[in-house]
Amino acid sequence: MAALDRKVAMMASGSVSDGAVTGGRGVVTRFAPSPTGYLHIGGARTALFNWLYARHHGGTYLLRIEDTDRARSTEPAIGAIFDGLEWLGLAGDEPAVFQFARSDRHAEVAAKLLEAGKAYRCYLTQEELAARREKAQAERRPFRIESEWRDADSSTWPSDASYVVRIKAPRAGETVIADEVQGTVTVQNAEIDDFVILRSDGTPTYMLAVVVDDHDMGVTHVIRGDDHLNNAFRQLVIIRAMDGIEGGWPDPAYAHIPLIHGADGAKLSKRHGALGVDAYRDEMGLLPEAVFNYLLRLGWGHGDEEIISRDQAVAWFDLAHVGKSPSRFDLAKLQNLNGHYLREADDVRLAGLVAARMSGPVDQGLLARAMPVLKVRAKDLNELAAGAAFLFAQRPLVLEEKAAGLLTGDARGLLARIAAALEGAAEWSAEALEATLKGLAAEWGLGLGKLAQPLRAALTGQTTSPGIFDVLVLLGREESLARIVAQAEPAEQA
RNA sequence: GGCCCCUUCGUCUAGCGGUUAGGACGCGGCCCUUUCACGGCUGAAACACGGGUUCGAUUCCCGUAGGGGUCACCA
Repeated sequence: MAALDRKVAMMASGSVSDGAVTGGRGVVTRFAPSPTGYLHIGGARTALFNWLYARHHGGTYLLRIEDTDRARSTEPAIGAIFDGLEWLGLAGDEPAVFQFARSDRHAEVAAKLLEAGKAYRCYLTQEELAARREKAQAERRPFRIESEWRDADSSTWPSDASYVVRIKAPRAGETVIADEVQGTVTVQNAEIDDFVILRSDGTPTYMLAVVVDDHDMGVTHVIRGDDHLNNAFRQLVIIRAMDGIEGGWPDPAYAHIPLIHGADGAKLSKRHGALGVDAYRDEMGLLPEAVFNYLLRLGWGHGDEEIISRDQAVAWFDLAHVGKSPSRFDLAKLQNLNGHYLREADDVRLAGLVAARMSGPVDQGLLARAMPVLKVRAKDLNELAAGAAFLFAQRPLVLEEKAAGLLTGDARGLLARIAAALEGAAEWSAEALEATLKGLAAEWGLGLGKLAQPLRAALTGQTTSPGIFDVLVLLGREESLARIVAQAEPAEQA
C-alpha cells in the first residue's frame, strides 16, 4: 500500500525520470526472445524482471519476437513462448511486435545512415574476411575488421558486385555504459569494429533491428541477459550515429542481468535442465506462482524475504538488488517452494489440475474435499495425483509390497473385528470414528498404530496416506467397509 | 587468445567500514504423531587468495587464482 502511494506521489510530482522521454508513457521495457527454441527458464526470468520493472514503475511491458533468422525461427516455438509467458502471467501489455515484419523500416534506417555518411557500402567478401581473420590468428594478433571501403569514393564502387552496409564505428576514445546492474562499464572504441548492419541481400542484422525496434517501440529500459553486455556497446554506436537523423535517438538505460547456470555450474543447456517452461508445468507438475517466486529470488533478494507474492514483488522489485554473479538452478528449492504454494492453493483449482493428470474418470468433488489432507503431503501435482489415486481405486485393491507385508494373519484378524465394530457405527465422521477406534484399541490393549496401519493398507493399498480417520470419511461407510472386509480374515470374525 | 563481467555456508541470498556474518533450500538431531507429510525447536556449514587504504575491512583500491560472457552477412 505504502509503495503504491509513493509511486503515485512520484508520478504526480513528475520525478519519474523517464516520463518525459516517451511522451508520458513512462518506463517501457521489453522481452525479446528469438523463436528458435522454446521459452527456457533463463528467458522466463528475463521476462519476469522486465515485467516487474515495468509494473513497479507503472510503465509498459512489451513483447517482441526476434524472428529475423528465417531459417531457425519456427511457428511452434513462437506458440510455446506465448504459452509459457501466459502461464506465468507475463503476457505483454500490447500485441507482440514481429521483427521480421519490420525489415523495411530497418532498411530505411540503414539507408539514412548511409546517406548521412555514418555507414558505408563494403564490398569485402566473406571469403576475404575469413582469410584476413585466419592470417591475424596465425600471427596471434587480435583481429578487427578494417575495411578499405570505409572511406571509398562512390566512383570506385563495383557496378555488379554485392555489398553489405557497415556502420562507421568511432576509432578513438571510449564508450561508457552506466549499467543499472553491472555498474560502470567502459570499453575502448578501438575494440569495436565496423560491423554489418545490412546484409548483402538487404535484410537487417540483429544489431540494427534491435536498435531500430527498441527506439520505435519507445523502450526506455533494456533489461536482458548479460551475454548482451558487449552488444550494448555496438548498439550504442548505431544510436549515436543517429545524431542529427530523425531528431537523434536517446540512449536507453541498460540493465544486464547475470545468466542462470545449471546445478553443476556449467552453462544451462538442454542437458542441464534448460527445459521449456512447459516441462515445468506438464512434466514436473509445478504451479506458476511457485516458478514465479523461485525465479524472482534467483538473482534478486529483498532482505530475508523468501515467500513473495506477485503484488509484493511488484512493490519491492528494483534493479539495484539484482545480483551481479551468475546463479545456479536449484531444483530442490523450487520444489520446496512449490510445496508451499500447493498448500496455499485453492482446493477446487487443485482438484481440476490433478484430475487432468489421473488416468480414468474421477469425482472432482471428492478430490476437492480430499485436497486439504492430500496437499500437505505433496510437493508437486504428480505426487498429489499419486496420493489421490487410492480414492478412485477399484476393488480388489492392488497392494503395494510394503502394504501387503503389513497384512499378516493377525492383522487380518484385527480387520475382521474392526469391520464388525464399524458396521454398527452410528455416525461416520472423523470424530466419531476416532473415538470408536481409540476405544477399540484401548479395549484390546493395543496402540492405535496396531489398528491404523492394517486399516491403511486395506483402505489405500499403501503404507502412507492421510490420517486414517480422514481416509475412512472420504471413502465413505460403504466403500470403507467393503475394502476392510476384502482384506479381513473371515475365520477370525469375532 | 583479445576484450568485458563476476567471486559471502553445498545452493539461492542479506550485508552497503565496527554484526556472536542473518535468512531460505538441502543435510543431521529433537518434538508433535496412527503412517507419510506439514509444523515447531535445534546443530553442522561461508566472506577465494595476496597486498594495500584505514584506528578498524566481508564491505573501498590494486594484483593473483578461479568462473562466466563475448569476439559472424546468428540472435
